[in-house]
Amino acid sequence: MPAKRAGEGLTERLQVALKGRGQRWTEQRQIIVDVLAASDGHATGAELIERVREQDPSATPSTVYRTLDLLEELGLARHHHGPDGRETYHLEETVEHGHLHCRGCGAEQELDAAAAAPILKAITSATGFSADLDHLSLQGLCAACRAAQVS
Amino acid sequence: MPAKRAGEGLTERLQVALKGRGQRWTEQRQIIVDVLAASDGHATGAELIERVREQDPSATPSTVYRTLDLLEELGLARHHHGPDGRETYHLEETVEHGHLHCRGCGAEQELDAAAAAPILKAITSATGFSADLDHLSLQGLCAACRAAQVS
DNA sequence: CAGTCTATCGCAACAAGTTGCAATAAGCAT
DNA sequence: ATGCTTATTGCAACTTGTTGCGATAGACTG
Repeated sequence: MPAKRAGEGLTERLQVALKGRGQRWTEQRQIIVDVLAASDGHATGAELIERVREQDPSATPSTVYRTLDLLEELGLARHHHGPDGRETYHLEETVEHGHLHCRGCGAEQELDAAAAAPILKAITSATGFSADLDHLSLQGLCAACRAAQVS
Repeated sequence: MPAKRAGEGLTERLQVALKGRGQRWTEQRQIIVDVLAASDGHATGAELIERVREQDPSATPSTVYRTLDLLEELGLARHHHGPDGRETYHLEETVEHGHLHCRGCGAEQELDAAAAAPILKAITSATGFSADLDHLSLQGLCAACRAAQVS
């Protein structure tokens, strides 16, 4: 099956946004956006590079990372850091969510906006800080591991 | 002035803990613990390596990182990832705290246990997840930047 | 359509961490 | 003290990500 194309509206939005900034729409950028759209959810930088290379072997890491930075500047993509500090990217289209990494079993849970709302509210009222859900990456023990660890 | 020595109790605790695991206490480990103790608060891996090298130029990155991992296993040190994904280490002795990075002004606030308590509670009740305060690193907008951004 | 301006690309070097392996040396037993 | 076992070290290679720079090529001008 051929590579999935990013939603038409998305590509158009990009083209317009870039032109407005005197920037250019290129084949490579199309590929990178497509790959990102196809790997909805999460993908590390290395994974993205690999997949982009499948479609265009001439692509280099610098190009991919620079494009990802650009997409973030335009507010179209986001990245956050996993518990090991490595980068994970996803399209902004994807529902905003946080991440919970269990240090016991290694599982990763997603945290949707509804579940996060009270947490963000607690953060704001405790600190005056308005946290970005999308960059929220917690580490701790999930309910199951916590139960298993009861002494 | 000579390098600060880590608290005596700390060194002793380490020696005992290591012996119990069939592991060894070495000069380099002493230096690394000292450096970590001297840079209370936070230090990146690269900074630590540099400072350790001042006292022992033969030290290599692998040794430093491996020792840091060991200290974490023993529960004596912790690391977390800054907003750029780079590592930051500190001794566990330091009061447990989280971090808030403001994406507006770049400021970094600390989040002490008291301020964090309601947040952690909110996380637990929303998700069943018991988060590690020490690994909590939020990004968002601080109160000042939020006020400045009101449209 | 040709020329110009400059954003983007590819390359190569660098920075931060990580890992496998051979050599060293710590700690124990004799 | 001497030797033995094996944890630790240093080295070198590798991974992930970043940056500077010359070359390419996209988009606009006339």
